[in-house]
Amino acid sequence: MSFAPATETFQLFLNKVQVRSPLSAEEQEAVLRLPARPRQIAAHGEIVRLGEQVSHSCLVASGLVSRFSQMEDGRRQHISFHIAGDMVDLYSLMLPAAPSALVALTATTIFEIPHAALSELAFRFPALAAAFWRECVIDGNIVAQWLVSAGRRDARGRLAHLLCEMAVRSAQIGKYVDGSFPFPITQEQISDALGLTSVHVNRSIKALREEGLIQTSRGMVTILDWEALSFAGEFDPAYLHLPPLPRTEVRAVTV
Amino acid sequence: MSFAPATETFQLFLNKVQVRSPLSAEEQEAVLRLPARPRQIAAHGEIVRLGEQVSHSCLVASGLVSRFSQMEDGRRQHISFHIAGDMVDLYSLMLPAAPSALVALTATTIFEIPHAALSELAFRFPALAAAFWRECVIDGNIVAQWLVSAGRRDARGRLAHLLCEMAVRSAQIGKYVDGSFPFPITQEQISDALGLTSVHVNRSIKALREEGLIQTSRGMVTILDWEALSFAGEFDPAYLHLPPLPRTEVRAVTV
DNA sequence: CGGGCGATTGAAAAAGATCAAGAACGGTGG
DNA sequence: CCACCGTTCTTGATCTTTTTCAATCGCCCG
Repeated sequence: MSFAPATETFQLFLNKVQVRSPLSAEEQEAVLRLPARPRQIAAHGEIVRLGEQVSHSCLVASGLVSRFSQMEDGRRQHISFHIAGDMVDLYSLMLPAAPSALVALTATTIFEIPHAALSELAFRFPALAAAFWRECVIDGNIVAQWLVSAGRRDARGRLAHLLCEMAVRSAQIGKYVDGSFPFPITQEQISDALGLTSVHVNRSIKALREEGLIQTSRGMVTILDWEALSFAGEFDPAYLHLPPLPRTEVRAVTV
Repeated sequence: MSFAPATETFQLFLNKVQVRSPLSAEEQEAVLRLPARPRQIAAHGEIVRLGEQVSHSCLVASGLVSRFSQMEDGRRQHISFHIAGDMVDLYSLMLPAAPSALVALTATTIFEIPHAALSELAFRFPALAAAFWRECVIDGNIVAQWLVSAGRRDARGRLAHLLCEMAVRSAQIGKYVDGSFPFPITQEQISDALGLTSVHVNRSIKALREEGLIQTSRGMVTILDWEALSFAGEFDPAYLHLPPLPRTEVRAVTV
């Protein structure tokens, strides 16, 4: 098996960062030249253990990564999901003792970027320091929205909101096509993200499906009615600081 | 009415920051000299409206401030609580369009610190930039813990966890004495923080009281059994990055 | 003293959890 | 290509937690 070249992944990361923090050509260059060690993790494999002292941040090349907390009885709460181009634990630069664990939800490839290299960049280019800091703040915003979901939305609303979020983020890396995006995740994992049980998630998915809002098959989610779905989740994409979802004007021109 | 001098409040902020990020004498000095405009807000008064473009961060001098989100039907979800010495929206330095609103839960005094001054400090002293960035990350950690509560703890556990958190944070500013700390908040506001209804919060408080874990009166909470309370909330203070709670060895030496 | 907000309590309803079983799916080895 | 295995999905029935609705109480403040 071959690895996607790190450059492609860095470019995804850079694209996203630049939506929020414009960078000079030199700064972009510097990011692209960051050292990166590839690593593959099987589905359900732990990437970082709770409390572990890390000396690198993880950039997702492919797959799906989650940051999570675990209760004493083993129940989990996922705190955020990360797709290709996401620097999962950029915050670890400021807090090397992992405050939460990282797990691969599906088979995943990441690049490990040494903290030393990131710090050096942040020191050399104040604009990069600000950009990284800003990324951390936005990641925090996303967690805050998950809190709003868990605290104040019912099961259907939580699910709708999550799907909208992942759709917009997938779109940003070009993975949202004709209303469909990859979301290869078990219902059990979704339940641990939404603070529900897998049974109830199953029923909520069924509800959205029967209402004609979404469709699912083999790790792909298709949003059939964006208006209705974002309404159901009271989804306002502003907190993501990303470009809006491309309109899927015409579905299926080819018969 | 007179304002507490800003210096005292800055000192509280500095104390907390330095637990996590050691600063040189010069850096400390620079923080203490930051410009600060006092402002008083009545209970329930809005400090920052959603989406408002802000050009300063808010340092709490006294009272209780919350960051929150609001649903379309008016229901609220508090995202974090802030006490004296907390820079509530330090993140706004990186994201000036407020992603969530700020409200005073009780009568509150804050100091407004211009972003320009904060940025200038961050630029002049890389250690301060790192310290501020780290504060943002830790604030994010606290939100993540609230998410864990909302997602995976029952009402009693959520309440216990919140009280433990506020106790440790109060202790850090010297407001936790003999197991008691100020927490002048309505049950309605607590319910909006925990993702519950005020009725259910009332019943959960009653439960903790009847179990002999806590005691409440006139805006003060007394923790009668720290062991049991932190067990009930599965509270692990590590995420706060603060000194541990001082042991209240002897209660009531004076009869 | 009166008013209003916040606390408290009871009863009934709803959302979600739990328990249990069977079906579908995806990959593996023969 | 097929049979098999473990995982994930799906569904029903029942139980628990939390919400909702409504009424009363108490207390602080003007």
